[in-house]
Parts: sequence; C-alpha cells; structure tokens
Amino acid sequence: MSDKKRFYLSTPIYYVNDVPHIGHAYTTLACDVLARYKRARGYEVCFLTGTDEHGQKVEKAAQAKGETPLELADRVVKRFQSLWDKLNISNTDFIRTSQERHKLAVQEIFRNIEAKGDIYLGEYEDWYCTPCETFWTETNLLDGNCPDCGRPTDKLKEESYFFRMSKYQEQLLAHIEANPDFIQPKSRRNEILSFIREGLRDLSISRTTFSWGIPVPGNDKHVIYVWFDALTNYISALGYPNDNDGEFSKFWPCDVHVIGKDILRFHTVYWPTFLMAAGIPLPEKVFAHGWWTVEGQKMSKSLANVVEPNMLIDKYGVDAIRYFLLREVPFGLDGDFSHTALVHRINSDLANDLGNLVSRSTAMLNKYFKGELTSPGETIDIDKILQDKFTKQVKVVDGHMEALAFNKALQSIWELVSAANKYIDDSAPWTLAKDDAQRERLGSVMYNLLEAIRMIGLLVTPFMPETGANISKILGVDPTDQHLEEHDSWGLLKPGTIIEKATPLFPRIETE
RNA sequence: GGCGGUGUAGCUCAGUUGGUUAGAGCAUGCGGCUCAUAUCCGCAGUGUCCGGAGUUCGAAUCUCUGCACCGCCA
Repeated sequence: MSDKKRFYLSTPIYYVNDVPHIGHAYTTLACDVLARYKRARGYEVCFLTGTDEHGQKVEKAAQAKGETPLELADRVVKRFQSLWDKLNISNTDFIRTSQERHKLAVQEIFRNIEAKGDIYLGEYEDWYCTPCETFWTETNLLDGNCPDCGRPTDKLKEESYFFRMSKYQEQLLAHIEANPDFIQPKSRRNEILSFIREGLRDLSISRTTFSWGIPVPGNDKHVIYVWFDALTNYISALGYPNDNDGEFSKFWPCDVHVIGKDILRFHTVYWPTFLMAAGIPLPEKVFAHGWWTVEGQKMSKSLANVVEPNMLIDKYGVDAIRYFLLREVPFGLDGDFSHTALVHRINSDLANDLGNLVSRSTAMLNKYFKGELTSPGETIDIDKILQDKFTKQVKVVDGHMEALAFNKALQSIWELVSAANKYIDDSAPWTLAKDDAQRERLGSVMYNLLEAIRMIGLLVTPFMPETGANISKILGVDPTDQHLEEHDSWGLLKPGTIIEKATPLFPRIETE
C-alpha cells in the first residue's frame, strides 16, 4: 500500500429496459463532478458506472423484438455510453452485468454466503399474474388483480433460494447508528432506520420463471435474483473475488455509492447485509439524491415529458446543462426542470456574471496594455481583500464538495465571480487609464483581475470542463493541468503573458 | 392506520445551544458606472416566522394542540 490518496465512487448500474433520461444523466453527472474534483485534489479515482442487463423484463422485451437479450442490451448500452461521452463523463470503468467478470463475482459471493449457511432453499409464495409472468405481493394488488395489466392473479408457490437477511438486522442497525454519515441525506437515514426496526425478513434471491440471468451455482433451474446480481457490480468491477491487479484491495471499501432515492433500500439494507454475510467491509457512504419534475409535473412516459438529455446538450451546450443541473437544486432534494429556469441560469449566471467578467477583463487588458500582463505593483487594501476572499473561499468550496453540496459549492464560486465584478467597479480601470501616473496601478488591477479569473476557472473546471479549459487557454495556462493543490494560491499568472480579447464564453439566449 | 419530516419576504430557501431593528439569492423599484455579451456595481423595501394555547424576563427557535402539505412503511 502506497500512501497515495484514493477515492472510489459509483453510479447505480442502469437498467437496459429503459433509455437514458435526465435522471440517469443527473446521477452520472454528479459523480463525474465529484470524480473530477477529487482528481484535482490529487486523488487516484475509480469512477464506476455501467448497466444492469438481466431479468424478465429485458428477456421479454428482447423476445418481442425478435432479438436476444444480449443484442438488446448491446444496443441500449451504446446509447448510454454515447450520452456519457457527450456529457463529458470521466468514468474509469463501465461494468455490464452480462460480462464474465461479473458473473464470476456474483456466483462466488453466492457460494460464499451459502457456505456460511446464510442461503437456504425454501418456498416463495405470492400472487402470480400468468400473462405477465410476474409475482406480486398482496399489498401491491389492485382489487386482487395484477397492477400492471389488471387481470386476475393466482396464489402460487415457487421454489426459491433465500438469504438470511433477518439474521443481520441488529448488526445493520448498529452499523447505521454508529456511522451517522453512512446514509445521506439524514431524512433518508431515518426512513431506513425505521424500516429496519420494523423487522427484516429473509429475502428471496432466486427465480425459476425466466432464464436471462446468472444461474445459481449448482442448480441451473434457478437464476439469481436481480438485486443480488446487480449490487455485486460494485465489487465485480474491482475484480472480486480475485485481487490479481490489486484493484480490490486498493479501492474497496467504496467511498460513496451515489443513487436515486428510489433504490435506497436496496443499497442500505440488502447490499450491506449481503456484504456482512460475505465478510466484506461495507461502503463508507450511500448518498440518495432527489428526483426531477419537468415544468412542475412528474416525469412519465404517458405524459411524454421525459427530458431527452442529448437534445438539451445540442441546444444549450454541455457545460450549461452540467451547471444548471447541479446549481439549481440542493443535491438530495427534488427539483424542477423548467425551460425558463434553465435560460435564466444560463443568461444571468453564465453569460452575464461569469462570461461578461471574462469579456470585460480581457477587453480592458487589450485596450490598455495591448493584451500584455504586467507585473503587479504595490498591493493596496482592496487588492488584499480580494485575495483573502479567494484564498478563504477555496476552502469553503472544498467543504461543500466533501459534503456533496454541489449547489453550495457553485454558489460559493459565484460569490467570487461577484467579488471580481465588484473589484472592477471599485478600482475603475477606465479612470486609471486616463492618468499616465496611474499606469502601474492600472497594471496591478488588471493582473489581480485576470488572476481572479484564473482561480475561478480552476474551481469551475470539475463542473464545466470545457469552460475551465477555455479559460485556461484564454489566460495562456496549461489546460490539462488543473490540479488544485498546486494552483489554488494567489499570484501564479506569469507577467508578460499575452492575453487576447476573449470571445463570449456563453452567448445570451434571447427569449421572445 | 404506524413512524418521520415540512410549513419563514412575490418565488426558492437559511436561521447554530431560545436573547438586541428576522436573513440570502432571484424577481420588483430607484440610483451609479461605461471596460464589457444592453452587461456590471450600489441602495430600498415589503414578512400575523401556518392557527391556537403554554413555559420564560424574553420563542421563528422549547412543550401541547389544531390545520395543510410531503416522505417511508403497512
């Protein structure tokens, strides 16, 4: 073990029965920003995303289209991957549950737990809808009928393997109580605590009604149940049960599983108890974010209001979308996606505040110094205040990033944008420019201003990689080297640098 | 039905262990600058802090109760 800092974070694996929408993009984007931030802070990052491909729904959907489940999955996987490219997602691996490495891991963990006596063969009894080939619990039925198709259901028994989840109730409870940050946000933690206190039952972890899945070791009649299969991706991607390349011992336990609030229970009850049974350490943290409504309405296929991320990116630009999604809503709460809110954010925050700051600053440098940065002279009070503000704010942003409070981090960065704009007003370069005796002072002001922009660019890079690179290019700084550790102190721009007048970073969106 | 949460400016929210004139951003109004993508900066508001009762010298903050909304479970 070297002492290099490491960070492992994951998105859920997305089910290939659905095509990518704003919700998928949101989760993945949040992870990407965190991953980029951690890298900028000197961490070696493992950033995992992927797809969940097994199960009855996929099997049936494929059948309906006259293709194999794997062919269907291949098709949908491409759509996810091309969206991630387009969104500038920097994942370091992409796991598919249909891959051999995953199958090995799932069967191994199954065998492992079974050998310890925590998996047993029993009978699963529930209400079965024959046309849908789906089991329903009594409480899910609508007047005794299938909630999907409305047809009558029958009580059926099926042989099934069970995981002795009940055995781990107290251990899990103790873990959550001893680790207040294990489940975030807090409101979700409370929900899970009360869920566990009501009592955990053993969990059915195999099915015999379909075959598109991973067979139970030693009993091919059974396919391993979707969540037992899917959750294991977080370690199968690291090579579990092997550690030949050292990935598993290097990155496990995971620092954070970022998920949507709909799959909280699977990640904070099922997954930890599986791991306990297998004798594997638990992840450090599970963070459940909220959902997006669209123009005030719940997203649904029937309303046809599902937001298509590719279209948004084409229309507004990738960085604008990245900015909006993480700035508009506190991570963990629900939010609303509306066209007017998006345009408002783009125009006021990106075009007016940040974009215009860069425009006016580079324009002045060109007007007064033909674009050449001069050495700063004497530092006066307002310079010092500006510098202190920036130096302190870097730490504030860091705190927010640690807490996954992306909106607060951006808010804090924008306080710097405001401070820089205010600095221009306070120092009034256009007045200084009229007096030859103030030439040196004018040069200092310009230097401080451009330096402020450099720092802003640095902080903004994990959120908006293209914009960060643009700002670097404008300032003549190496855009590929954005390490915060080496660059987050004041005064690193080189005097003598020629900086051209920048074209607008973000064009205003004119509304009628 | 059980458990938990929320209700503060037009909107979105912050309000630490109860303590002076209740805050921020956006929106609104007014003023200033002119370097800039008609951008930027400053100032100003407005609040029965959901209703009611109680504890206290003092409550948005604690207790009880009513109403409304939300989440999880059944």
